[in-house]
Amino acid sequence: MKIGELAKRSGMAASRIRFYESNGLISAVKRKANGYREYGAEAIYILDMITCGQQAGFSLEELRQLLPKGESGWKHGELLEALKRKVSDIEALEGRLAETKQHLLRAIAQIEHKPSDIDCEDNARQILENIQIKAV
Amino acid sequence: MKIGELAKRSGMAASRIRFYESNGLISAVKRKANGYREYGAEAIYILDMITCGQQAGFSLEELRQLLPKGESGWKHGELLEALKRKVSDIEALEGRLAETKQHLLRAIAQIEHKPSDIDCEDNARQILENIQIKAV
DNA sequence: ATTGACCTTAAACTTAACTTAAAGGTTAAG
DNA sequence: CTTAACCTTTAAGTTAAGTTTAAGGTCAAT
Repeated sequence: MKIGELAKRSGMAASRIRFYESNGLISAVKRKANGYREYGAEAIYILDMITCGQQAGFSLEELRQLLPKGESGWKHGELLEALKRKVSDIEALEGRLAETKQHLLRAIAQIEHKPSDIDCEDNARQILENIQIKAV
Repeated sequence: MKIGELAKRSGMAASRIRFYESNGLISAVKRKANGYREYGAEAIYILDMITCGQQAGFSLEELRQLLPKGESGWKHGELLEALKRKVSDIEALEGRLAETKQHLLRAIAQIEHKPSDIDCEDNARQILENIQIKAV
């Protein structure tokens, strides 16, 4: 499979795949006689791992540490720890998100319960203060 | 209050406050005879609004549309709609996050239940496939 | 009157994660 | 045989959200 097909199948731009290779996220692949990159079907899994990892909040730098590079296989211990750390991160984020949502809902309620007959300017600061989402 | 004090009180770098002013997020403020910016106490609320909005997932571009600029007060309707949209965004994010977490937990379980006696290379793809977090 | 802590502006730099451009080689079709 | 659709590389551009730098004005104290 040439890079164009891998791009189509993975939903990634070819430039992005080359970018990942040049940045060490994926190992350099075999070339045909003409210099074209030739990928096997498993390449799609690696690329999917990257997008999945990104969705889970891993940066490319983090993924570079975790993805199996060339001959060296997975590092179980490290991978496991990273996954567990990421679960903690997600839990923290869930908490923050829930709080933020409550503040937004309270702000909405406040705006909806004071119809247009109030003086906007005078009450701006009050809404302002209530809309605030305290740093977590 | 000069910009340095506002910076300290708001926890923002002075450069950041100037940046917000030059980018139209906050309206230009009065100057003293020497050209120094002079802020009133309410400035802190506006800055807090910005950090709060950012925490809630608003980009500066979005905040620029929503924050009261100069004489014009708040636009209730628009603000309300934006807040509601943001709540929807948060709910969608919550769902995605929960899913991601499940996938991570499953991946962790799988790794923990196959101890080191298995052949990493042979099973890499299997783990790989199971770790995948489907795009939402 | 000079040091140090402030303030001013404009412009350049930073980081992440890519994309786009420039310049050129390869291949399949008509 | 030429044209279009691929592929290659290196380098430069993009976006967001600031920060840093350079060059200079101001102010309070010594």
